[in-house]
Amino acid sequence: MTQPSNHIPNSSEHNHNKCVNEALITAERLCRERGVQLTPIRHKVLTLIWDSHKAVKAYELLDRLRPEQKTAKPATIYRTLDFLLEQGLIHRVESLNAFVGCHCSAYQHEQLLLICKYCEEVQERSAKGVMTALSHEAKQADFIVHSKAIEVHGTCAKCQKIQASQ
Amino acid sequence: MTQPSNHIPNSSEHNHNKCVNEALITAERLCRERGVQLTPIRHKVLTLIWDSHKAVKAYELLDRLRPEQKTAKPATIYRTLDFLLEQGLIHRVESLNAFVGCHCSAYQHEQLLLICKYCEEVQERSAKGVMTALSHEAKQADFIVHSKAIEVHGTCAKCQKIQASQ
DNA sequence: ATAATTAATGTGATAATATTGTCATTACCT
DNA sequence: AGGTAATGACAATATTATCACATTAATTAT
Repeated sequence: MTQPSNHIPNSSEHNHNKCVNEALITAERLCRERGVQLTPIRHKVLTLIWDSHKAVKAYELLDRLRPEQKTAKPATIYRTLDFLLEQGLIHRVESLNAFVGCHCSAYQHEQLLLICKYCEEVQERSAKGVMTALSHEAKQADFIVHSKAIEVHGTCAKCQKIQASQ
Repeated sequence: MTQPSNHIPNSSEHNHNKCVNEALITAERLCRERGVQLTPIRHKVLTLIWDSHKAVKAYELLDRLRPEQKTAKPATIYRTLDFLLEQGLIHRVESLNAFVGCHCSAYQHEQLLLICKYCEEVQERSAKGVMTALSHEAKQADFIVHSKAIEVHGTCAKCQKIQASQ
């Protein structure tokens, strides 16, 4: 198996169906391997999150889950999100209070998120250089790292082009 | 004036009164220079935020403001926080929905926040290496950066020592 | 197989965080 | 005096998140 490349949702060759299928197949495999249950609700929510590369909010998911899960309540969603986060199948975007599918769940790569303020799509980058620099900085501060949230807001390549052409 | 050093709230020589005074004097000067008003409420809220190096929540501030500002409402706090954020006098800690004083308001340094999960104190680091790596990564992705939130959760030096001695 | 255990979900209530809006009043600036 | 900025005094509402307890489903042990 090859290492994951940085994912560019907007690249012209991006086939979203393939993208989603791969993510779900990987999720299914990982859950099987780990002996945890990717139950129907969890599977459905993961699918809803993968519906686009935009970060999606909890209550937005709730609304979209309800048509086929009439009993869904906030707790339903938050529990499901907790599970998906624990399994590394999604990222929480702290600066948006929102969630986005993770491409790299099979790997331990820590990710950097590039968040476009126009199209709202979130791009993951493995960003080894950033992580190395960050580890170095933490070490200097004698700080033991447990988790990182590295979120960059700005304008993605696609939206730059759109703006340039207007 | 010298460049700001990375601030280590837990270092043994840390004198918090001095720390707060410096921050407030800097804030007063900056507001004067910029022609904006550090009104009594804004000054008070900034003082409350600087009360510790922990990130503090909006409604916590509201409770602490009320004894001497009976009329304070959520809008009061959020307006004030907006002002302090705009002026770069505080940071918003995205991953905690909370706020912390900024040491570097006089400089344009972008900061990295080290957040201890035990004592909850937040340490700022200017982290040039991280920022350089991040700019490089963004450039590679053809992404224009507007703002960054770099938040690292873990165990600070002081809490490591406490844990080791138990 | 069945009982016991653990995991997941249903359900209702509530807490915590944040935004918006209006209009009157007060403070500050020129 | 007139204009702008800030606050008071409401209020209302939106958004995000948690908790407790009952019930159901899945897994494990006997």
